[in-house]
Amino acid sequence: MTNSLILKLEKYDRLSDDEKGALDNAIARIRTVEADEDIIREGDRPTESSLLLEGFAARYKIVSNGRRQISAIHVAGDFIDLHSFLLKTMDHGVLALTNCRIALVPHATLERITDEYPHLTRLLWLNTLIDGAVHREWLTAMGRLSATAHMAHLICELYLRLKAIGRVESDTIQLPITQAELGDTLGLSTVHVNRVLQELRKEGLIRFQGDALTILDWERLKKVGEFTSTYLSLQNEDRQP
Amino acid sequence: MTNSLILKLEKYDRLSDDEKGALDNAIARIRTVEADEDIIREGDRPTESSLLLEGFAARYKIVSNGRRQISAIHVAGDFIDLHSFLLKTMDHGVLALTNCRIALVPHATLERITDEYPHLTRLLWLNTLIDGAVHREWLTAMGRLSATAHMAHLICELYLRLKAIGRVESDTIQLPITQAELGDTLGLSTVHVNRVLQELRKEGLIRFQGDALTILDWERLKKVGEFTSTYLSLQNEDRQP
DNA sequence: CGACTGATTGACATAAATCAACTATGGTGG
DNA sequence: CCACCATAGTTGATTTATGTCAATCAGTCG
Repeated sequence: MTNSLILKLEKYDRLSDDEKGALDNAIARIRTVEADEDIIREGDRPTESSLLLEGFAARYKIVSNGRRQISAIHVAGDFIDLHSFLLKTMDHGVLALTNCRIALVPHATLERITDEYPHLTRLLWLNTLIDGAVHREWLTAMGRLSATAHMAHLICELYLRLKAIGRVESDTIQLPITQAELGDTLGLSTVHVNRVLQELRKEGLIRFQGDALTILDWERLKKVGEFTSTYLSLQNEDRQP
Repeated sequence: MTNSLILKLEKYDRLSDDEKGALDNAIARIRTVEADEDIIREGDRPTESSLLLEGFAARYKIVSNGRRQISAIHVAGDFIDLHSFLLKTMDHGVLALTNCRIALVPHATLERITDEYPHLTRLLWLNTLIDGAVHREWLTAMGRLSATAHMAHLICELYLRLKAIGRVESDTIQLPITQAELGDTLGLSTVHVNRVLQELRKEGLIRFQGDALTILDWERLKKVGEFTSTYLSLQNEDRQP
């Protein structure tokens, strides 16, 4: 198995052999988590950071009356809680939406890397900055778009992120996320999620049966969701961290 | 004038003399921006990052029909766009809410620092991670709290952040932000912001006349806003980056 | 003194939540 | 093997929070 961490970071910039060497034994162990289990809980102070190898996971917070808000959805290849390396205490939990396979990178290793490999450090930092960019985009969609537009926006994002890791086949992604979880992501009720999805279906923008979500009209879906992909930093263009 | 960058980072962890030396000439120049002017525009590719020395600023995005969403409010001492060092292209604009004085740190200097001072680098990284934590908290408040609770939450946050930089006097902060801007922050209409503020006033939680906002009942305000301050990382507790 | 900008108010419209079924689906244990 | 049960999706009726529209008011600046 190629080291997923190397794959992940090479998306941002070329790595030297030396850097690759440093990453080669960064992964201390592999862990699996069942669907609907917590990967990390709010308040935890992990000593390792989790790189998601397989599956879907979501960061979430719970507010008083038990309502839940999902603040990020993670797919294979995402470094879920790299921020815990410096933030120390988790300000949110991470839930496995499906069965997950996770590679663990000890914080001690990350510290060694930051001590010795500045360029690699910048790439790791960049990784967390992209998370921040996604948060801002979600904030904007949540605050200023209609429920339907927000849903379209989320679908566009997930589609492109899954495409970037080769998980698109004939315009279709596997999205093993319930409507209740989508509601917690968009800040909507389950019932309204259902209606919004029906609207997108009726408009001929998507098909969504079981876990299979097919994009029927990408251009129009993007337009409805007011989606532009730049914030995802999917192409490593003219960046030399 | 003491170097504000040193002050800022010392909040997170002790700095060595060597590190302080490195920061001493990090600030290349000072810039002032008038209220309601853009400090940076979406799409810009700045070659310097902005440290806000004085004033209030807001990060924002515009969506189609001209509606605006503010994704962060910054106060004196905040490193507004440190992330542009690695993200390169601004995914949002930054607006001066008041007249602002800004210190500029060239990206080239940041690169040198990251090459030579790993501990300092981790502190800068941490600074951007806290921004991310605030984004997540806002996302939760936006998605799952009522307008009133959300407003209370924001007030609690701004109060504590201003307190941390010594800008609280007899439970009062100067908050030079219009109700329209508050609406863009919370994802509400101006009219509703007005009503929500009146409710908080009627409940005896705050006084808010002109720019002066006084906390009348901190405990109850926190409770209404479901506010806990941990995400702000205001006390450098047991963190040794 | 206008002419702004920002705050406030009231009447009304609407998006989304809530409540309460009901249906479909898949897994499991008797 | 199939009845049962749980989970997820769907629907309709109704309520509620918040938005919109349109004035009015208050302070401030030139």
